[in-house]
Amino acid sequence: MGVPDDQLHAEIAARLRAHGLRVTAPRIGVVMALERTPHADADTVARQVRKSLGAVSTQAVYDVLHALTEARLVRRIEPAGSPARYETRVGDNHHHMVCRECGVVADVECAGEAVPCLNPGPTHGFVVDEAEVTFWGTCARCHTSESTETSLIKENG
Amino acid sequence: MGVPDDQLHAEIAARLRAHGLRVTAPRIGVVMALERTPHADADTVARQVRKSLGAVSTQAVYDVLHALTEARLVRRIEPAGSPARYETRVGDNHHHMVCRECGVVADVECAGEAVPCLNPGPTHGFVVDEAEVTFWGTCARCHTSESTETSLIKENG
DNA sequence: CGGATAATCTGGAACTAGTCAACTAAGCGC
DNA sequence: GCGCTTAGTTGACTAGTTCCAGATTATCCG
Repeated sequence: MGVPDDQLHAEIAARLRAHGLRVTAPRIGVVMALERTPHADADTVARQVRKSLGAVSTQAVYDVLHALTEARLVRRIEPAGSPARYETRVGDNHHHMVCRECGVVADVECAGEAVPCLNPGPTHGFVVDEAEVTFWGTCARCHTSESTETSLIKENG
Repeated sequence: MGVPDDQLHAEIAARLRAHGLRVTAPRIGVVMALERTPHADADTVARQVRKSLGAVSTQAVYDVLHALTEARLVRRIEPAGSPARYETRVGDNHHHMVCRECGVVADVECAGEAVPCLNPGPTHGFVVDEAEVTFWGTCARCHTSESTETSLIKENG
């Protein structure tokens, strides 16, 4: 929020290098877009990147997102019914709340202390390495406008 | 497993009627397919239905699945990276384990007692009505063949 | 600094899951 | 059985994403 662009730029470049990735304009752009707009989908990212860099191919965006995901620099989430979304918050096990009306995604700190959800009980031989929790419901905005009815056409990101 | 086809057939017909749905061959077929193959995707369902009924349009299958989901007769799950899957187990809050390798889905009883994960903490105004938990990992089969089958290079996690 | 090398990027085509719309066929209450 | 209403058929179409082949470009290493 308060970080100037070129400082962020340098910081991201360092992050890329730290993960063994080459530093390229699209990559910086993609990460910057995600820093600014968490939970953005590929298309939103592409548009944001183009706004700051000019022409960038869709494939480049997908490719970068894929590379970043592989490198664990971004995390890919895919709530049912919406295209894949990406976020730069990695390494902590936070979860997500998704609005059924408008699809907006919000982070939730794993309320419980010791990852209570990570123990699936009898695993039928599965080796579990991650527990993903998605809370479904209605966001404040939609919940309100639902009572008031009509209007709303989603603007939140 | 032990239930003969026409008994299942009748039982499903009753279930459909109980939910105010007309009884049609494709609908019976779809539910039967899901009883036999839980967590099947639309395509798998379509193929199974066609095997027993002959020609059934893809659209019909989607339509039926949609109707059944609406009527809460089946539940739709959508693990990231795979097409939508359906199951007839509804009404209990079990969760799923998904294999990263082969995509197979297994049911998990909600191990915890009082749905520990259902409390997202500060909800930012969200009204949560469902918590969906997905455990990601490697199924027994893939886990075994991974160690045995050598080759598989990737190791970094 | 100046290649050599391999990773990236481009543009377009293709593929999969799923939707829409207009029409026909079938279920079921009378 | 009759006919209203809901289902199913067909076929074109969209969104999201991936694949392919060739042009670019960042890094490595001397």
